[in-house]
Amino acid sequence: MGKYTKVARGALPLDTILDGDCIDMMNSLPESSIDLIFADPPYNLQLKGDLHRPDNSKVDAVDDAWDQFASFAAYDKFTANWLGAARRLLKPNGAIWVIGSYHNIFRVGAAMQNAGFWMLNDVVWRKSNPMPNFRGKRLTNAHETLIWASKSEESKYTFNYEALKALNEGVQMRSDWVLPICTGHERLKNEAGEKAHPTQKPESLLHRVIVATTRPGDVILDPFFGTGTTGAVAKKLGRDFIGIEREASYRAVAEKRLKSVRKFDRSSLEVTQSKRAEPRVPFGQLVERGMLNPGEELWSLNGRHKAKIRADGTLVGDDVKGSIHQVGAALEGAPSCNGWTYWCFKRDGKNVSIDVLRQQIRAEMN
Amino acid sequence: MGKYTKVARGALPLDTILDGDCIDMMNSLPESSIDLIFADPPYNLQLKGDLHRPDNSKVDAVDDAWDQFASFAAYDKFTANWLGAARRLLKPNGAIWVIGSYHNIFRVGAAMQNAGFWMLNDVVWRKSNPMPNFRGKRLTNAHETLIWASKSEESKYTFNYEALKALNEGVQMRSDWVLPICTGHERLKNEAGEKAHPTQKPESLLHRVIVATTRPGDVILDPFFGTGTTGAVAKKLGRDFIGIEREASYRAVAEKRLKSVRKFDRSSLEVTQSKRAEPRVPFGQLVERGMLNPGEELWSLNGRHKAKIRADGTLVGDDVKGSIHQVGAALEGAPSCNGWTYWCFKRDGKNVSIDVLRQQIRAEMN
DNA sequence: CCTGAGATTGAATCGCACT
DNA sequence: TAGTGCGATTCAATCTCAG
Repeated sequence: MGKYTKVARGALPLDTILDGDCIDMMNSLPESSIDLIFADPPYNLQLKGDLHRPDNSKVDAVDDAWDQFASFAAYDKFTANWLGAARRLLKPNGAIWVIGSYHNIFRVGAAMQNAGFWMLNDVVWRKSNPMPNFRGKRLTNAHETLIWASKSEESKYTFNYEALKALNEGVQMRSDWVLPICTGHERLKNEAGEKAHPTQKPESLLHRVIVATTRPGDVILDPFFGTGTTGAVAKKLGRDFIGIEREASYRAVAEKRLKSVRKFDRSSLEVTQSKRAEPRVPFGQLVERGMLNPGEELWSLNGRHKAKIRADGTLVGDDVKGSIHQVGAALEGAPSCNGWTYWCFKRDGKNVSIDVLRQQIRAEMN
Repeated sequence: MGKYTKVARGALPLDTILDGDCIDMMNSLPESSIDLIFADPPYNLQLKGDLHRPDNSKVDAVDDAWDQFASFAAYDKFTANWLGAARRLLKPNGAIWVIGSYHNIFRVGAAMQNAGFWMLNDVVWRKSNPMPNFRGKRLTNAHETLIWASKSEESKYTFNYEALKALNEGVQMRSDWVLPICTGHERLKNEAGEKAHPTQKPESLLHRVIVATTRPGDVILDPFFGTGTTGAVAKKLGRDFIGIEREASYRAVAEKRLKSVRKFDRSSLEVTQSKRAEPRVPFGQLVERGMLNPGEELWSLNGRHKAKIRADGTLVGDDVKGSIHQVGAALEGAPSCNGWTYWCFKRDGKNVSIDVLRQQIRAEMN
């Protein structure tokens, strides 16, 4: 956890939408208080109007090159500012997701690295039903890019590896995600029947992000809340959210949406756990409990090596003594070895993995 | 075309590999003389210790000196320099492709915009056979990103829309390309039988780039030539190339390779023709997409068993957790079970097979 | 010659708790 | 806080070799 003062959850405006500029509002929240940030920043900023040269002369609209550079500079400044405010809010082990397209994601990604975020993956959202390129002058723009980064290189970020592997039918999740765009009933409309927000993200995308990189009860901040997809999925999945949105019309749609969202029942939010989360069992305990006896021999999985058990739970092999892991590694000439899956004992003439005994002990512990 | 003096092709060192630093060599070539640049610059990977596979074999890391930079600032300076030299060489209607990973592509993309290039698409190379994430700490890094940009916003760039549509079985080519990495016979070896270059790109990738954005007779420059994939495909497709490579060992391999290449060789075409297998749909996607909800119950076809859906797409039954297939098999006491045909959900009082939902998704994907 | 089992390999920013 | 030791972790494709 490190040496930071934990912020009481009561000090946070949980499960509400804050009204105001995202940088001001973020600066008003306590530092090191947020587990995850999801950000979908704008890139069609109309910044050209109020731009001035360093000598304070007005920008000449005819000067395209300068105009473009000034526009990039303004966008970069905006990006550095909100990323800085966001990073301050994150707990030491917190993380951030940012989504964008080729218009802005390269500038945003570079700014993230400059701000000290540590990139974990870039993820491609491959749209299964993108808008075609009508003029046939370019490739169909069929994807958007997300960047997943931790607060710093040292962060012990949350990643529910086994849950994502389960979501993907047993093979590890890749960095390219095929998901449909937001359409149909999910696409929110305003009173006039028009779409309420131009770039509403699908809940499926947020579902995967939140299942992958948060735990139930975590606090998720979305500084560009829009119509509240992040909040809706967070609530369904038993996480808390904080939204920031300065457009009243978007806030209104989001408030209404969030009222009708129900949390899934708690047991269904539990997710496939990794073995790392299970309690540690010392091998010596098997000997103490008489499941294996001093003097008994263990055989390697491949049958090529054997070692004898000693009373203190260490093994003795050819010229090697030590733990089940150390002896296994030494005999195989490997940098490391999981002794639990490497060693077998004989029962009724058959080889049985010692891991079976560990599982017995773990089962008793429940 | 604009008001630039055409350079005689005779002034260019066509179909040769120049020996030297890419920036120096580019500065020695005449301006506005190149139709297309393909660049695969160093990625600036920052690898710490060794990485071993679960079977304890060691991963052969990209630890070459040419990939090492002291800081982001040093990398940015290098990037701005070579991009500036490259842009000077392009004809007014010329274009550039740059490939990279999340380690460098955001910095490169921002530098391209700053240099005045005009982004046309970012393209995702989705690897059909990427290296897995061995420690289970992140998503499988299964793609790389290419940026396609013209020299300026005004450029009338080349895009062979119909040719790409034909390559893609009659539908518009998208911005995500599924292609295998370079292995097997295509992967060049040195005398010792080791791979000649740590990051050789597949010819199928260059084939698509060159067919899409050049015409026969165009001049293609590759400032990071390596073992010459760009040159080989250019030659096959009747384009001229100029390579720049400072490592003598790579040049030697490339020279030999290029000697054996014949124009109009169709072999690189074959890889790009992908068979359209029925796409695999993970059950978890039905949950992510809200077709089924966490906490909802599924019933077995025979009505004897039920199980509850969790947020990661696994099921929980009586004392069993796992995939739809695993839980089905366990409840039936069977060695295996096709969960797709075994499980039903309730809609309007009736039992509906979950396979109906899978078919909906598959229909959307076509 | 074919077949199947086993080995090899790929642009990778790939622990963590406890003392 | 730095050092130590447990023990978790892989997918697709190609190549080799035995039978």
